[in-house]
Amino acid sequence: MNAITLRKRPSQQRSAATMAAVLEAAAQVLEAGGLSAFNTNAVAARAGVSIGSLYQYFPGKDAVMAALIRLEAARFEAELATALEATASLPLPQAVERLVALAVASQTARPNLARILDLEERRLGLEIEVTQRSQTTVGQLTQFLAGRGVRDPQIAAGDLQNLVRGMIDGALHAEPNDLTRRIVRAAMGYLRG
Amino acid sequence: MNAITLRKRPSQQRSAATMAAVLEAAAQVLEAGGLSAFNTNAVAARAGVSIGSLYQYFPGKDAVMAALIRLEAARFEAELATALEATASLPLPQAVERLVALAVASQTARPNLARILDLEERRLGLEIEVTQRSQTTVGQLTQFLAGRGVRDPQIAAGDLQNLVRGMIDGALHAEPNDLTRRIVRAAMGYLRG
Amino acid sequence: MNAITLRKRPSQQRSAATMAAVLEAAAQVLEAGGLSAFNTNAVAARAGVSIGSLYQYFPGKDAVMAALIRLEAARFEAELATALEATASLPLPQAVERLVALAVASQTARPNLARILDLEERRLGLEIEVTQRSQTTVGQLTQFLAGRGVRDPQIAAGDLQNLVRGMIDGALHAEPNDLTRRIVRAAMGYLRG
Amino acid sequence: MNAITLRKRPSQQRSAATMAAVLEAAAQVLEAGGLSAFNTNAVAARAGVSIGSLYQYFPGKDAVMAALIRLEAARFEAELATALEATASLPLPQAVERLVALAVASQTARPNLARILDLEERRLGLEIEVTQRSQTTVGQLTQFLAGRGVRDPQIAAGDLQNLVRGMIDGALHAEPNDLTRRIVRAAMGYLRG
DNA sequence: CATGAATGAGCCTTCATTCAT
DNA sequence: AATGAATGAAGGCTCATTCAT
Repeated sequence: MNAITLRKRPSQQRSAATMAAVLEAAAQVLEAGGLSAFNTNAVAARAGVSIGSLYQYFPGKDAVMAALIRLEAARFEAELATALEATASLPLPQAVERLVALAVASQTARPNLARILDLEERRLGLEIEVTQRSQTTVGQLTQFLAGRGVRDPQIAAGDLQNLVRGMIDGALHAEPNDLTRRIVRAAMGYLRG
Repeated sequence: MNAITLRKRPSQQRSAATMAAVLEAAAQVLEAGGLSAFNTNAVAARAGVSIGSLYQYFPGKDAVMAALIRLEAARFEAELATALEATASLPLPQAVERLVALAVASQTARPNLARILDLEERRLGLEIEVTQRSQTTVGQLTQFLAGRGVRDPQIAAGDLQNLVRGMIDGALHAEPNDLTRRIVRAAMGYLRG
Repeated sequence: MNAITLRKRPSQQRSAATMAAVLEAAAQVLEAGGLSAFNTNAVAARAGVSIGSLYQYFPGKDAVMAALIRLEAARFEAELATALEATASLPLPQAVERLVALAVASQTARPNLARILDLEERRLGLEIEVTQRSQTTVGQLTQFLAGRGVRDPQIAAGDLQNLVRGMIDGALHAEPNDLTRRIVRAAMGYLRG
Repeated sequence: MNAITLRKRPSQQRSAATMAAVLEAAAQVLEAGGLSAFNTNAVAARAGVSIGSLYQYFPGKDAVMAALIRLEAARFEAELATALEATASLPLPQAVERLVALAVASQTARPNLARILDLEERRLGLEIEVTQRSQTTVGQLTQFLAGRGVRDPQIAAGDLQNLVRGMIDGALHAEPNDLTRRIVRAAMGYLRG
């Protein structure tokens, strides 16, 4: 079986702890060694878990990858939801700045990881799944933009996400100074059309 | 040796043809099957060349990757140079539109390839090499922007490149309609900042 | 990694059995087919073990070679220790004869193996390690000779070992008759100098 | 064809020069890098000859090896013949010393080469050929010993050759001081029985 | 359930040899 | 003859996955 879904719901506490350890180990391996270092033995070892246990919870390598992608997406969406609430009464430029700062902080923490997960998300065909779930980065942004009167809010949400991601990703190794402000400039320019 | 440079400069005609065939095959393999399908046997087979011949010219798998990255970069830079000349007398918005259209066309041709080469460029540590060469995408853009009176033209060039790349990359699978115009909006917004 | 040391100490019984099988197979392959037949696939196959298992214990081909060299050295040193005890009360000529007979028997069992291991010991840079360990062929001989009042016992021990090895090695295919006595003659001549 | 004999007699001068260059290159490669560095491409390159030319003169890799073995044997036999003449009127101990010194000098020049050629001589089954030719190291020694009244001169010649070779080979990296004298001691001891 | 030894397909790379030029 | 590009069998090694304990 080469499925991507989990083998079992983690019903017990120990199970959940093991799964979490595996996923954190996977993130560390990817951040430190890139895709080529990502193998089930290394992940299990770093998680302090036997390779057999890893396969108890994940049907295969790709399932670990997929679970990590979903976990990171969920984390970011939670942060985004919080930020959006705190943003409700701000004028658009300040609101955008806040959201951009959140994105910068998120990608800065583990830049390699973010890049790799993007690529793998596409390879595994998870984009649509992730994109279309109701509670989604794009979904949240779409509502935010619609509430501010932006036209074509869904397209705008996607474009802004891509614009932001691209600028962060590229600038992280080159000119991280003032990055948020540069991104806000582009984003506001886009929105004002 | 795990070097990344070529093993020999192709002196005879046959040599050059073999090398070109290998690189084109590498591009096709990456576009069609992704990173995981990229192996020296597959590349040699698709190139219609024996595995031994591949290793006559490339000291290893990564060297093929690096050569492909350099080739694609050179191609794009050549196209960019042409476009920049044709752009000399246009007002900024039209000039930007033209350049963006070029970038969109370039990435649209082989979207997976472009994404993978980006990632691999980082893994192989070629970004710096590519970025600092005088004949470089960023270098050309920097001069263009400086000529138009843009402040911090080097930073702006990098930001625009990343912005454009990110938006194209993300939109290609989702909303390719009108993409160039959307990107121009963001770019001009950034420039007017 | 191209290390020469073991990857893991065999903890379970199965592990130890696998390692032993690999080393015995390596000896057989070398004796039967020479250096050119010595490859990891052949060794694993003859050991009745998968190639993956071989690499669980040995980080590479050379590590198998090194382990075999150490094993054979340890075996011979154990035999030598026993013989030296049994020799304590004998006059020198008889003692020497006994030791020479031991060496002849040892090399006769697998003459090709002994020759190849000698060469490989040098290639892998193990001579020094082997020579300077306290429990060592040369070390034991040195003590034996010193106890018999021989001058420069360390040099003498080395010379005798080489003399004996050379004569056995060369004579095995030509004139094995009476070999021990011929060697004793040379050795006693050297000692009486 | 996997023959070991030469493909053609070097009739012209250039041919002979090419063959000599290949054999000298082979010796250098073996001395510097050992058996594992000995491959036809490396030998041809070091000889400054194309790989095609190498195969013009030698039917295969083993044939190069065999030719080198024969060449080195012939060299040593020539030196030995000269030394034996100069030795005719000397008393035995001085004669032996002279011959031993010759052997030491010969093996000292390229110790790794000598060792490897020994091993390869056996693998290729050349010992008998080399040993039984009338003009041979052992043959010359046999006559020398017979002339001095030694019993079983053929066996003694072989034993002495092996004894000497073993002692030199082993001592070269350890205690080369005074080596000739130590060997003479063993050899004279053997001869006096 | 947990463990980790074992498996073997698959990929990277070398090098002896051939042959078109 | 000389050249060196091309070939492909062979061998080193990894790692996803299974399964006996």
